[in-house]
Amino acid sequence: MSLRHAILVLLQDQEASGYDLAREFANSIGLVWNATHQQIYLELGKLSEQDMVRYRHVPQEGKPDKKLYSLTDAGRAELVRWLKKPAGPARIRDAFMVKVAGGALADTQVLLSELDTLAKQRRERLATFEALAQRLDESGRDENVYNYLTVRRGILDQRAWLQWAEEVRHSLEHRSADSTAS
Amino acid sequence: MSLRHAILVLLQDQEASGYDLAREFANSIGLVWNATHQQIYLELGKLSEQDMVRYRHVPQEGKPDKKLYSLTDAGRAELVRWLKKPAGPARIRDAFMVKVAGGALADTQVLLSELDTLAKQRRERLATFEALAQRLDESGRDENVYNYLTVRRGILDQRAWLQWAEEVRHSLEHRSADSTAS
DNA sequence: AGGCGCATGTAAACGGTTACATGATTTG
DNA sequence: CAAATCATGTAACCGTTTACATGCGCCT
Repeated sequence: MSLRHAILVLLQDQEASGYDLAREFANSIGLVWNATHQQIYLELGKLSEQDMVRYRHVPQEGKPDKKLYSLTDAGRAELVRWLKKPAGPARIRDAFMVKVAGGALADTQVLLSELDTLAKQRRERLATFEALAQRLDESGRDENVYNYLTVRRGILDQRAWLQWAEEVRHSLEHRSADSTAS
Repeated sequence: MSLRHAILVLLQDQEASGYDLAREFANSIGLVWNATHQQIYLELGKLSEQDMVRYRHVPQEGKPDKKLYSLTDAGRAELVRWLKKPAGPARIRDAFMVKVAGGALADTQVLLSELDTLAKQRRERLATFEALAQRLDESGRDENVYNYLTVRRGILDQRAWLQWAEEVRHSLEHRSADSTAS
C-alpha cells in the first residue's frame, strides 16, 4: 500500500488539510495516483494514530474548521525507508482501452464521440501542465527538479495519448466510411 | 467494475482457460488492465453462474484438466451493452512516480538504479509490441484494426515513458554530480 | 532433490468506492 | 432559489491482493 506514502510526499512540502490533499489528488498527482476524500481522511486518521503526522486545529469563520496536517520525524523516516525499497510495477485500469480492444462489437460512432470527450479532457490537462512547467522553469529550476519531472511526465503522457487518439480516429473514420449502410 | 468486461473482450476472439487469461493479462492487455489468477477464476465463476460464459471440460494427460471458456449470447449482449455507455476515467497507481515526486528525500543513486530496472522492462515490452504490430500489419491490417490499435497504444506509451526516463536520468545525474560529497 | 510450468481453487485480510450526513458561504 | 465550494466524517459494500493448498511432469 502506498497511498500513505503519496500523502507523506505531499505533506513533505507543505501543511495541508484532508480537503487540500483531495484536491491535489484530483489534479497534478492524480495522474499518477488517485484517491477520494474518504480514503484520505481515513488514512490521515491512521497516520495520526501512528504519529507519522500531526495536526493543528484551525478555526475559520464562515467556513468549517480545518485540521492542518504536517509530517513528524517518524513520518519523514517512514518516507525515507519506503523510498529505498523498490517500487512495485505501475498498475492501470483504462476502461476505454478495453473498449477499443473489443471494438469489433462496438458502435463506431459511440467510440468516436467518447474519444472526443476524452481527448478534450486530455488537452485541457496538457495545457494546465504546460503552464505549470513553465512557471516551475522560470522560478528556480533546480529547487523544483522533482516537481518539474513529475509535471513533465504528465505532459509526455498526455501527448502520447493524444497522438494515439489521432491514429484511432483515423482508423475508425476510415472504417465507418466503409459501412455507411449501418 | 469492468474486469468482467475485459474478460468478455478476451473471450470474444477465442476460447480460453482461466490460466490462459491470466497469462494474457500479464502480457498484452496487462498494460491496460491487470488481474491476478484468483480474481479471474472468481469472475469466471460468477460469469458462468450468470450464463454469460459457458465452459467445456477438457481432460489432459500429464497436465491437470482444464476448463475452456467461451462467450454465450447473453455474454455478448452484456458486452455490447457495456460498450455503449461511457467509460470511466483511466486510473493509475504508479509507485515509482510517487517516489520521484518525493525525490528530495530519496537517495539519488537508488532512484537511478530503479530507473534502469524499469527502463529495461519497458524496452523489452516495446520490442515485443513492435514485433506484434509488424505481424499484425503484415497479415491483414483491416481485420485486426482493434488489436493493432491496442498494440499501438502500448508502443506509444513505452516510448513516452522511455523519453521521460531520459529526462529524469539527465536531471538526476546532473544533481548527483553536485553532491559527490555525500 | 529442487524448482518451474500447467491448472485450479478457498479463505482471510486489506484496499477502495459509493451512499449518506451535516452545515455555512459564495456564485450563477 | 439552486448549485457549487469548503470541510469533515460514518457505514456498507465491493474489489483486490496475499497466503495457503494440491498435484503431475519436466528440466537441471
